[in-house]
Amino acid sequence: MAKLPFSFYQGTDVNLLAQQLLGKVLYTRLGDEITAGIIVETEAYKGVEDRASHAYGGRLTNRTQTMYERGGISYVYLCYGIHHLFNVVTAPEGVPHAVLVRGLEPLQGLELMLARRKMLVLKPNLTAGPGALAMAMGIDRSLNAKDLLGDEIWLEDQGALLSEPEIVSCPRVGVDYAGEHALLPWRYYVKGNRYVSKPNR
DNA sequence: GTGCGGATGAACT
DNA sequence: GTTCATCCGCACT
Repeated sequence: MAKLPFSFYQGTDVNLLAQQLLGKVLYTRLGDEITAGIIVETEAYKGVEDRASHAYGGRLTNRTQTMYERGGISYVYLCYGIHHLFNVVTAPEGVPHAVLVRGLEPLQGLELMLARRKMLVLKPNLTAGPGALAMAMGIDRSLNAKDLLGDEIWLEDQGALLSEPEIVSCPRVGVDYAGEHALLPWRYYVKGNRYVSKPNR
């Protein structure tokens, strides 16, 4: 096991963190059920100054509280009343930066993922897209604010798992309401990977 | 207490 | 391309 160290999550350059998370491995262990996937798509949300962020303008509520805690924990919330979205909280306590994980390449526990998604055969949409991958990994709000160095949900560096991990950046998805901030190229993904949601943007 | 809308995905035409 | 499922969080009264 080579879990990402506490220090990895303390940087304040959330865009750099978002790129560095590509190729890392996300694990969940729920009871005896272990699943894992390689991160291939992320988006950076830059705290108080980012209109697309829940913490824009310093907003502090029961939900956004998690983002203000020190880096190295999870931030999981419900979107559209249906989908759970998983984020990695970064930066020191008081700085609400987070990275949304939008795409995973399955690595371990494929049968479990298929069962959780009620799918019979492997298709890229098993884990392409933030709501889809959360369901496949068994992530819901009970995994909010968990220590990412714990044994329920964590990240590892297993070296170069992707061939030619060319990184592409482009505007973020679904944040049109954020005005000019919607145009910032703060989405990052591995070029050509099948588990990237909406590849042509 | 009430009302509105969302960092989506799937199933349609 | 369009529609809809489905419900919590947030702002406001």
